[in-house]
Amino acid sequence: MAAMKETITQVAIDLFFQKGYFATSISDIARGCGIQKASIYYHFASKEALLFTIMYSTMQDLLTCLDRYLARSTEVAERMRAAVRSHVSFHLERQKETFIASSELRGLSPDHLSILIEKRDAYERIFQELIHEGVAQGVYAAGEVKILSYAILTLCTAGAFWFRPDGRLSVDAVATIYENFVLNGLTAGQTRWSLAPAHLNQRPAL
Amino acid sequence: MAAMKETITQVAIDLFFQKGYFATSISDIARGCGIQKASIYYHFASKEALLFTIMYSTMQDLLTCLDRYLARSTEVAERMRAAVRSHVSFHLERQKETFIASSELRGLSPDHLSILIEKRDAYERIFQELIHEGVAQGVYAAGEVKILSYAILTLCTAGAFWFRPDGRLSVDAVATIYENFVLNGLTAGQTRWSLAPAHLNQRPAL
DNA sequence: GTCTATATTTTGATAGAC
DNA sequence: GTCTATCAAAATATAGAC
Repeated sequence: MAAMKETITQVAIDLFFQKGYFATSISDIARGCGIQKASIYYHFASKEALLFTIMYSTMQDLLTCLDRYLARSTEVAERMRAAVRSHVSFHLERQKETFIASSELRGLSPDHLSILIEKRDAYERIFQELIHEGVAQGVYAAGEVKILSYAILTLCTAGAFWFRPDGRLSVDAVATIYENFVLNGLTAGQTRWSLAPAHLNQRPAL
Repeated sequence: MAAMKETITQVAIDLFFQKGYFATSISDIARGCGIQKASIYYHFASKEALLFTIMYSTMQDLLTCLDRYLARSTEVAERMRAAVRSHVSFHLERQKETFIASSELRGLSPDHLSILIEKRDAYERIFQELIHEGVAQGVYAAGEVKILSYAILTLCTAGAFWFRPDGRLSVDAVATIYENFVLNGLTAGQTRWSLAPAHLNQRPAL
């Protein structure tokens, strides 16, 4: 890819993350690149096209990342763990892009939006199938598969909202905490202990 | 409060939720109210003041709601359960406002922003103290208190992003699922079972 | 590929009549 | 309290020189 096109993309990612898509102007981006705003239009047809490019390639990479993690195992609990780790670590490592991808959908044109939604749904379906499989095998308690998948995904996605790359905790440390939080939440199921069937009530006495 | 001021607020909430703060113009809001845009400025000093009013009163109500829920119990596990339920149900019941409050902070002036941040931190601290207390009493496994509090709060906050009031599940149903997901995640702690101390490893055989 | 210059719209906000 | 009229600034995007 041409050097300037890449520069524009990176500057846009920084600004969209910092100020938001609508609050960022083409002038802002041009200033960040050290060029005139008209020059942006040589590389991108519109501001919206620039946003779409960023969001689409992020989504693409997210799917590729998940596929790689999942290829490592065939056992459902391990696959779920791998899926969660893939999701969390990708969101923390590429915080700016994933933040944009999950918060600026309203900036897209209808056509571009539906392309993204389609990809996002395919991604979510992988998690939902993992939960379903786990429930079928008795690894997880039965429950609202979609709600749980949203819970898992939004929980981890939200990591991109507060995570500080220069903070006390590494990506790996946070990923591990989340991984276990999610896996425990899933395994224990969603019944309140005191109301659950007896065989689910054997909690370790702490 | 004067009727029109309330109308403007409600229309603004609808539009900010639907299109976002920056993508919504004063003209849009005026059109929704059936008045001229200049009339908005009789009720609010600026567009930003309107945003702040919405966010501040939402935050205020959120704190009041939590206080009421917490007043019901003194036992730490019950208090945490109540806190999660308060947080989730408030976010689902007042979806639009909480969505705005958690996604449009960048629209505020520095002064207004710091007021909101202060309130948000106070709110988060209540959860962190509950976790801390639970850990001290041995109810929860020791862990990263702040990370866990963020996990709990952002998980539930994210509910406001996908929840459909006219959907299959009621606020109560979702609140219960989340409540148990979070409580289990906390109780089980954040150590991987296979690596955890033996007394934490007695999982119910499913 | 990047520039200068500009067209066109729209924005948030104000002034002053009623 | 709401209106009409208007300001000044900023937005996205285009045309055409170099």
